[in-house]
Amino acid sequence: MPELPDVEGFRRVAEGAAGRIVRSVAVRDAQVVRNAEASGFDAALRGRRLGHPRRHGKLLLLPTGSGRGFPAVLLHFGMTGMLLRTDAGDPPHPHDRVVVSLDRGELRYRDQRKLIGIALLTEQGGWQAELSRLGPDAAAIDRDELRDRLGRTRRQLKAALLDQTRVAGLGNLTVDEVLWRARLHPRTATTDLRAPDWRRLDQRLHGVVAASARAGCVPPRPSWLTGHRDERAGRCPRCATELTSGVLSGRTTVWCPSCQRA
DNA sequence: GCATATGTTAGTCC
DNA sequence: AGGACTAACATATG
Repeated sequence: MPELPDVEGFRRVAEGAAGRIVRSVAVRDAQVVRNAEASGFDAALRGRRLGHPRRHGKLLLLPTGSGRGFPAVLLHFGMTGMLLRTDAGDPPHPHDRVVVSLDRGELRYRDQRKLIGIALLTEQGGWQAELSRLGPDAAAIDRDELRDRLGRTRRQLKAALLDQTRVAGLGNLTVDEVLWRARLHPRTATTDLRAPDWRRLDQRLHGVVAASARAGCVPPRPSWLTGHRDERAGRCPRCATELTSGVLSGRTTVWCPSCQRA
């Protein structure tokens, strides 16, 4: 599930918990903890007040306190993670890996596959180190920067857009949606794009990201490519041509062979 | 058993 | 060196 739009939805969930006091942290499955002793979360966070969450790409930071914001919890949701606010005592779910009990309700990190996980950050440097590995956030990047970060080396457009060190936050669904709307074939070489291509790419990227972030997911609407990618012989919502799918960059990729010429 | 899954990364072969 | 592809991670579903 989690690409930038989904994580933006989780950020709003966490924003709803800003100002609450952490009563306890239960790490139900230590496998999701990336960098600390599982018991370190409770020790570091108990009694602290949650601050305003920050998102960059697919990363979400939950700071504490009103000052520097640390210690903080860094969350990555892999393919199946989510963050939800529940009432205290709501029935546990088997995939609840970490439960943060608050003075009102709970915050739960739920993740079926446990592909990435969470980390405890005790100082600003930890967050800076994470950010240094990522490109600018896809929601905030401008056209010149997009072109600069993607167009310097020859790569398949799909692979370049998925590369989090180039631009952070775009996932498999978002990229296919953006390329379909910009009428660009996913295998197009980044060095072959011309000015109007970059302009369309930038416009469509921001359109898709903004609408998806508002929805908290890449919405599977009938008018979007994403609404048809799982159909057996889905058709392009623009021209009704049967959609093509293939594997590119190791990911299932769907495009319209008529609208998106190689 | 096989294929698939909205992510990331290490290894291999150009 | 850099790009493309594969396998692997852990788990569930069809």
